[in-house]
Amino acid sequence: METLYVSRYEAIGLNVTEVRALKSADNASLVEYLVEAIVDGVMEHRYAPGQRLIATDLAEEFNVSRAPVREALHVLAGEGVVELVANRGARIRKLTLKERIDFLEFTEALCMLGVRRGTDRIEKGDNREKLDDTFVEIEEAWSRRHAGDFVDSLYRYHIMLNHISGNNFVEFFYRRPYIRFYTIMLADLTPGGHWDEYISNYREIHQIILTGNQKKAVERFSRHISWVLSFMESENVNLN
Amino acid sequence: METLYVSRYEAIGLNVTEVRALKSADNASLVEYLVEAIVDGVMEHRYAPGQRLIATDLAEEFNVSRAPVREALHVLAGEGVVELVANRGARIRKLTLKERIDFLEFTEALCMLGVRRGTDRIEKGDNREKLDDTFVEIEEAWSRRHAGDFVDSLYRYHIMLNHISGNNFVEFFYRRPYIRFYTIMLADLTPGGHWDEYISNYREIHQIILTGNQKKAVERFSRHISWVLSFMESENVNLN
DNA sequence: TATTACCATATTGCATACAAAATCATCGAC
DNA sequence: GTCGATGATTTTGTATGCAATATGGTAATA
Repeated sequence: METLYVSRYEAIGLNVTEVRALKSADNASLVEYLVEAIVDGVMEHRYAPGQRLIATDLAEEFNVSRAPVREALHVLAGEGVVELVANRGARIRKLTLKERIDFLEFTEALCMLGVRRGTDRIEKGDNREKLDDTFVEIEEAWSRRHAGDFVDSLYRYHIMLNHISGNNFVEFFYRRPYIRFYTIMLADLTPGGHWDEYISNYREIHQIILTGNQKKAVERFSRHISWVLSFMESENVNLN
Repeated sequence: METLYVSRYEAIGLNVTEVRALKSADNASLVEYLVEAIVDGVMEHRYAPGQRLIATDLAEEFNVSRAPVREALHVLAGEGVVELVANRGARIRKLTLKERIDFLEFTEALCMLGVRRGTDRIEKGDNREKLDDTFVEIEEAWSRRHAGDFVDSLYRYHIMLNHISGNNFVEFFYRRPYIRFYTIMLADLTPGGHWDEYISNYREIHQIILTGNQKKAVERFSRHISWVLSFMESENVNLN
């Protein structure tokens, strides 16, 4: 039964084992594979923001026909990762500074839910250990001053916190391609010395979460958000 | 130049004028049109949750080929409005009670950002009047006990608040098909007498927002979220 | 030189074609 | 009657084809 899929997948250069793994993993179709591949391409800076994506070329690159490529491009357009204009094809979206700042505000606001619910459940299972491990990765990336890894580990911290909180929608949301896309674009924000205060805030908040004191955690995170909003506001002055 | 599109659109029964309006409005392709049409179908309860969507049938219904239908279905699958399993086609997604509750938590948490930022900007332009008008619609729908209209007006209140707050990402997010889809599904929640307290909370919060007192608004909304979480928690006991 | 008109080429949008896979009804064994 | 096998039918996934449209370059004009 599995082997029947091979004919469709080997066109893109996957061998039988890989195809089986792919299929059993998530029942992925070529389209899902292409969506992943294109997003990965952006993550790895192989496709630059603003760059045009030509269906024919992608089809050739992945050794498939234009049909699944077009379907994938439509998915990504719905996601806001590419911009799709009728009869003019697709481009990787270019995010303005304003868009990236708005997104940062958005995720910070969302993280509050994780803080609220997460503190309630931090005692259960190995939640405390898992969350703490992820925070270590943040600290580690920060000590290396690696913007990409820093943003990435923060992203995983948020996911972990919301996973602990037990709200599946938040997790579903965080894993969407456009969230990954927006998140990676935050790495270019580099708002100078502000990150110093940013991570110091998170360090405090993380410690409070570990104690399981919801009231204190919410209060501290609320102050953090106010701070984010205020410095964003000032940062924003000289921009569109 | 415009007329050249006609041949593509008249297949789905649109006349030249309609096509021109459509095109000039948002440069929509057939796919975008189909996405809208299918989402509308769900909103109008023509397609029920769990119902299978057969590409061939949809193509016939809209008088187009399967290619754009499939592209639209992939967009909707990415959105989480339909469920797409390889070789098994698409179904309108069925949301569990848990999923709907998680979503409600999610939007409430998000609304906090609007409350925070909105109070800052409530004085500008005709923000106060527009927000108040939307709240009147909530009250009106509530007085008629019309679940659909109630949820819909609440949705528009959230959008309005976030529009005032000036965060474009939140607005972009709220207008996504899957958010509309999830929101409409909230109408079936009908958590008994709880809505009474829910709207009474919002009435208070709305009044505080109008005064522009950010600190008080945030504090009051924070209490509201705690209340939502707590009653959700108890409501949740006997369910998956 | 700068600007426009024009044509060749590239690319898109949608339709169609066909093999692979799932679904469904029928039948037979128990 | 229930269960499982078998084959016809339906439906999917992808490839290909073709007309509509955009793009880019060249030549003609001012």
